[in-house]
Amino acid sequence: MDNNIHSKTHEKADKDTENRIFEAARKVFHTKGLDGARMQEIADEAGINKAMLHYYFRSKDKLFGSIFEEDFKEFFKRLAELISADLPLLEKIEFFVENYLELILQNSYIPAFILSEIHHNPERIKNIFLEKGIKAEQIFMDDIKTAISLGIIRPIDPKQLIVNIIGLCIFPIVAKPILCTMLSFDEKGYRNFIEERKKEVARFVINSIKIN
Amino acid sequence: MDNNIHSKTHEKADKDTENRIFEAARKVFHTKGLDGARMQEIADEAGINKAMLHYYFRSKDKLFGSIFEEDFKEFFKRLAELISADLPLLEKIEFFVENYLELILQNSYIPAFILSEIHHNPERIKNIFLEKGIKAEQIFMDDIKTAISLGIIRPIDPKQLIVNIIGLCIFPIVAKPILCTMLSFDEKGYRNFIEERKKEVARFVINSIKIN
DNA sequence: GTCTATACCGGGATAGAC
DNA sequence: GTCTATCCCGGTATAGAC
Repeated sequence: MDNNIHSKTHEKADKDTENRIFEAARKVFHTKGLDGARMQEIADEAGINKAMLHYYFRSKDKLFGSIFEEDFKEFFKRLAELISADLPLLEKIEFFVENYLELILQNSYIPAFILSEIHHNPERIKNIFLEKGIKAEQIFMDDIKTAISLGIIRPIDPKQLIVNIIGLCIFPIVAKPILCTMLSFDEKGYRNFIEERKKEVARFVINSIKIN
Repeated sequence: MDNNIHSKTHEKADKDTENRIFEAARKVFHTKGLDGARMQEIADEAGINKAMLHYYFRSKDKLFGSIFEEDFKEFFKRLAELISADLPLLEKIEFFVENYLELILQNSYIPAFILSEIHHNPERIKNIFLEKGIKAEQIFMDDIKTAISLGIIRPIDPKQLIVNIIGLCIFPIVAKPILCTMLSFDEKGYRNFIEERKKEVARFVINSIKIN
């Protein structure tokens, strides 16, 4: 029982340390990227030393991989939830845009992080997809096809429409520094701009595809 | 005169070597990023040795900076050219989308490169902007305002519209690996998808803003 | 201007005591 | 599980011969 207690205590400590490392690593990787991040910085951030990093995760790449995978899955899980809402297409688009924009605004480093690292190592993504098929977009595609055949929206390639909607949401978030410089936004102006986009993007899309 | 000839010869060799380094570095930085790139790899790619890199450019960061600045300026120069075309707004949008999409498709690493590095060092961008004001978007904004007041298009915040158009073009390029995985594109399917977008995006935008 | 050799440093990873 | 000390590799940068 002594053993039991100890092991429980240790388990708790383990989990705790592991989580601390995980969150510290996430923070550092998000801002510095895989190559830019330093194991020392992660250790400092977590309040432990470098050796522990290798004790819990075998290598820098493994640690990064775990975080990337979790972020990626979480991101698409949320996306899937929004996309699966039980609403008629046009309302669903409004619902999706508003919530998706807020989601990525609150977690703006994640899309930037994914886009940035994808480019350096495209394989990582394929593996995650292969391992756990993510087919939320199929639902959306079906909705679109139905709406077209019902004459609610004009004919349009569902893939193009989906890419349009997602691009309209993600681009202004990942390109924030450029937008702020080019359009002379301060932090408040930018926030305001995105706030207005929640309505504007839906209006823009629906205006383009709605019949009559 | 001997001197002259020699110096000319040297100048030419200099320029040549400098350019070789520049192009090699560009290639490596584009694929690996600032932190991921190795000076050795750049030297190999250029067919010279590491010491020469430091002879021509003092440090890795300086070398990177030169390339980033040139890419960035070139990219916005082209954008400015397209945006300044002397056409009525709706035709200009068609013209812009078709050519901009082709431009970034041909140089797809550049937007990805810029977005990725911006995130790690936002200051670099501000400095480039400060040094050389790039105000092409102002022309576009004026066009839009005029079209609205003439009743050609519905009222819309010009900034939102510009961000919409650019986002619709850039997103599918920088997110290529994700799109290919999610939408099951091979290289040819992807190329085809973008080709169709050249017409689709313009149609999508114009449909949304045109009056009657 | 170009090369070789080398100094120097920092980072990832491991060994071993506690 | 946690720490300290250390190995080792590879990268940036420089010195110096040609």
